[in-house]
Amino acid sequence: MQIRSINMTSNAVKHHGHDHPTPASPAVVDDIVARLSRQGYRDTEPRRLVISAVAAQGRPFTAEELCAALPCVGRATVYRGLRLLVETEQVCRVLLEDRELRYQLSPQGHHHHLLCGICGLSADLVDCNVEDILRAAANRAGFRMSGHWLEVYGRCGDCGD
Amino acid sequence: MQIRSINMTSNAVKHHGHDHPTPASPAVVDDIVARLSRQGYRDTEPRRLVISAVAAQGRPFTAEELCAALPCVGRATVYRGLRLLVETEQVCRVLLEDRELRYQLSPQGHHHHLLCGICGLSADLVDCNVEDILRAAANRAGFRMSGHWLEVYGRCGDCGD
DNA sequence: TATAAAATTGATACTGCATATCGCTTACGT
DNA sequence: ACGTAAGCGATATGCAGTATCAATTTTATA
Repeated sequence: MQIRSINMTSNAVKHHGHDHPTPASPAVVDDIVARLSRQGYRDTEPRRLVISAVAAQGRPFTAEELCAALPCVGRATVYRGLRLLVETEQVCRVLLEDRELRYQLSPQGHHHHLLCGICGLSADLVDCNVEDILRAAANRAGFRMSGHWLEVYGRCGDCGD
Repeated sequence: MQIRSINMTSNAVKHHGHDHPTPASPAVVDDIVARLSRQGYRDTEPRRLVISAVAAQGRPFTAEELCAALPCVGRATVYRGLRLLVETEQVCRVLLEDRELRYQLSPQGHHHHLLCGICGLSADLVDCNVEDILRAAANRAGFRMSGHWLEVYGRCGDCGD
């Protein structure tokens, strides 16, 4: 999977942008499996298949798409594997404008998504500089902020304007 | 329903904060029904019941809670009524941290929610001053932003810290 | 006020996504 | 190699929301 990492002014951006699944590099899969191992999760064939399929996706995918891509792995196993990856923060959830839930490999740490409504491309906004503004706004309303959820919708460069 | 409107520095805040449903004022219901009429939707008894129940909620509620509060109205009708109110932007969706979908009477125009994870209280952030920041960040990533979804989670003043 | 067309209702069936169950299999520390 | 606990997967179940469709109600018009 090709990943472009572009740093501009104050936002690091990583694109998830291939139309079709690309073979996942074994290194990526091994890496994820290793992290799971360290947390006590076993290294199993079906789990590797799920991870590999996840890593092969070029853009945010649905759980059902993953099931379809893995006809040899049981539905329940796919869902469990996906849930595990989300829980261990190696995969993140992406909420589309129509509230469809999708997933994608997650960069380290807190980030948000720029989502193209035309082609489905996703770019990660790694630097979240709205946090302070939100915290201040929350304080003014008598709230203590503990977290936030943000998705940004629009059109990517390729899909024009 | 009692609504406190507090303006602080740069954010207008409106709290949705009663523990239990309060009788909806007929004026509010009439107002909503009138707006629907203007758009060609009929003034029916079940629809008024749904609107009344919505307006009586003190904090974000689920569709199922609304159904439970309206045993005399069919499930489908409750869901349809709620959908209609969302489509006409008189009710807005609220997404909790666990992704549970709730609803509440919507203030006019674009806004976000401050949500207390303890008591479920919701406050509306009517001024959204993150928009420009997000648009700029989107531009730097080659995107043209068309919209965004934001929820802020934390604890309200009453629930302490 | 009567009438008819169209919107609305509600009981029910259905869909889609996700999880629970549970007997069988596999991984892995000993 | 063995035993145990994790993991698997076929299937059942749960649940939220929508589709269906005959019956009812609203509203425009006569």
